[in-house]
Amino acid sequence: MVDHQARPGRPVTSVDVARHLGVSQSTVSLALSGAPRVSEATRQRVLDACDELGYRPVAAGRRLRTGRSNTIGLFVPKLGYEVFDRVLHGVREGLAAADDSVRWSVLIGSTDNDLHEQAALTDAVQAHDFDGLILAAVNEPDAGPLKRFAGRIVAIETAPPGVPRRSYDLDQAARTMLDVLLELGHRRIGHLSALPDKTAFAQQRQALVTAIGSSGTAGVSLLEADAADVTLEAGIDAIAPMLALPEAARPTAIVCDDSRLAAAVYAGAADERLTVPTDLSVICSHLDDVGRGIRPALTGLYRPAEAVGSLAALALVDAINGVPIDAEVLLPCELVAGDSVAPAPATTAR
Amino acid sequence: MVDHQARPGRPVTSVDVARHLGVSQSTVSLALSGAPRVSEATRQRVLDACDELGYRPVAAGRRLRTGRSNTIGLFVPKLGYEVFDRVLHGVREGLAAADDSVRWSVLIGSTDNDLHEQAALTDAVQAHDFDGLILAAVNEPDAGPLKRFAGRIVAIETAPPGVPRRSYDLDQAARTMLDVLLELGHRRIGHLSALPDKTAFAQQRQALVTAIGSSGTAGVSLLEADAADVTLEAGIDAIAPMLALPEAARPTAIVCDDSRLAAAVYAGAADERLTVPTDLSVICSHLDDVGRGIRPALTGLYRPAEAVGSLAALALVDAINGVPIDAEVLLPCELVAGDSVAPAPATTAR
DNA sequence: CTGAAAGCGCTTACAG
DNA sequence: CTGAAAGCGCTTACAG
Repeated sequence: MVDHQARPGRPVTSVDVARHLGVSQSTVSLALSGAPRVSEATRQRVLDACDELGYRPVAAGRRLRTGRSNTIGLFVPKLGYEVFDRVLHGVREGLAAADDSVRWSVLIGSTDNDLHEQAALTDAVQAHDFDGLILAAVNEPDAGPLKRFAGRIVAIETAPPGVPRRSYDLDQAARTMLDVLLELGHRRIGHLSALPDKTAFAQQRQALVTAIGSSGTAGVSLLEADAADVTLEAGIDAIAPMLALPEAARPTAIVCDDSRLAAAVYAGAADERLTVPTDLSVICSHLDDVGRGIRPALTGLYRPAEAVGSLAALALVDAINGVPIDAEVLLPCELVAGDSVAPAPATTAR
Repeated sequence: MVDHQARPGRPVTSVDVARHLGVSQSTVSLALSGAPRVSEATRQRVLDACDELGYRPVAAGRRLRTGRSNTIGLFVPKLGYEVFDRVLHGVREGLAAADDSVRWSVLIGSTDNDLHEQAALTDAVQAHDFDGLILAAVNEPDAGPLKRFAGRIVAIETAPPGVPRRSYDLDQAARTMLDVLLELGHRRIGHLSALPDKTAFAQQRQALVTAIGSSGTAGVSLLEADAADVTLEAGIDAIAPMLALPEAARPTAIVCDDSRLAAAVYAGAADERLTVPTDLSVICSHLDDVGRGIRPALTGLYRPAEAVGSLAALALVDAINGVPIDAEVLLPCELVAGDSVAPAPATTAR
């Protein structure tokens, strides 16, 4: 008797529910919002009728009226990285903890890390009325499509000018890795990064250079290699020439900016019959599930992704509510000791 | 002079643009939609004014009027898996290829693979008026919140009853893996899976049992182990007891339902001083970046995720447009030969 | 070629 | 405690 499968053309609306019960449409709306003015009996009848008719509020109606969607957008350059899942968990926690009485939901947009990055972001932002945006490692978004979000954006990792930021302390990460290597006697250090035009990677490169400059240790040389993509395959291609260098020129340790790149160094080392860590130390600035899967256990830094996500969410809710927020908060990364670093071969040889 | 930072309370609307130009609001709207009735000169003035004032259409307005958001939701149980990134790419391709003249955008929802799965899905679906939904490996969604999407859902991997499905042929995958192992003389086979209550994994378990039953080879024994989560750590915990069995009872080969679990078997084998593949063969039903990173190179099946995503998107667009679609299409997985399988030790020993 | 107007489904003052 | 009405910003017939 009741049509559960409302045809797409005409959804069940609050007017349908009202008519079904012989009450006014406003009563239905107020009952659902839990307003105190409607009697408990009426509220119950309304809830039952909604159930029976399969009523679901059309979000666009509320959005248009209130100007709020109670949804925030989390934009990432690519799905498939553990770190973004951890960020999302943090964001959810932050949203739940926000003293704000709204039940937020999060929708994710992937900018796809390619030429269409801008288009993907723009489309998704256009198509949906987010109350605010969190950009995680999204490369330098052009202000255009984001203009309407001025004051309602928080960025993680890279931030466009003027956008508040909650991120990892990459300088501390670089110093930590360098200290480990210098302590073990490494002086010829390789650096395998990727996507040189991406700000997120450019930052790490800069951090390592800075760390070397301010280390106070002389005679440290840095060899750079950039993978065309953040994949095992591209990493192997990029690191192979460096590992094929004669022993006297070859780095004794490689700093990797992604776990996939560390796996690539392991594979490349095996190809050259080099043993990790005795012939070659490997350290990674960004440990994740890929890095945890390889053996010997990878030494590296673990990002406080949940905490950063949570801080970003709390800041965003404040920003949305007009509460002033700090421009930048950086959280330190934790060193996880594995078995992928050892004293530099030259040092032990003498 | 122009206020680019529209305060959140009051966005720039088409009325503002119209007023600015001294034209009607409908002219602005029609100019933007590219209707032929507005003159080229007027259209240009409108576009310039929109730029100048920073006008961005409020999506809720259009949605309310047209009933369409031109957005589809892709729901996944968890971020951080390469396969979902590949599915997303396929979905985008399919959407672009749909003969449909609408510029679709995709927003992703993560159901978070936990107790709140349902809540997360519901929230996101409620908060946004998607025109349709693709559910990728989302566990048995209760029909409740999804009712309004009847006829506008396509599922990947697991599908609730009555929901059309585009997926991987897991039976073919199980048969292929089993054939490889039987051919090499393996008869005691272990199976490392995870999350036994998740349909996506239950399917793979069933497929393997079926494949053994119909293989025509007698004397095949199957030992099951289930990890509490799809992580290296949980995998090691789950497989350790099996690998600690006396040699006569220990499986000579392990089938893994995820690359993280295969990495766990590698780690567990190393703990027991077992060499892969001479002492223990490992094969994986789902190769991804984690699996590609470990050595010896993992033998396993590669899912046609892009193709499945694309089929799902095309089917969904048809469904949205009222075109009838097939209930189920399954695509075969490709066997990728690595170095992780070898003849069963017992066979070579005699 | 352009304008005035209706209406999508909500929330929320405003009357009773 | 409840109803009638306005209005959020769009798109799209309907007039001119």
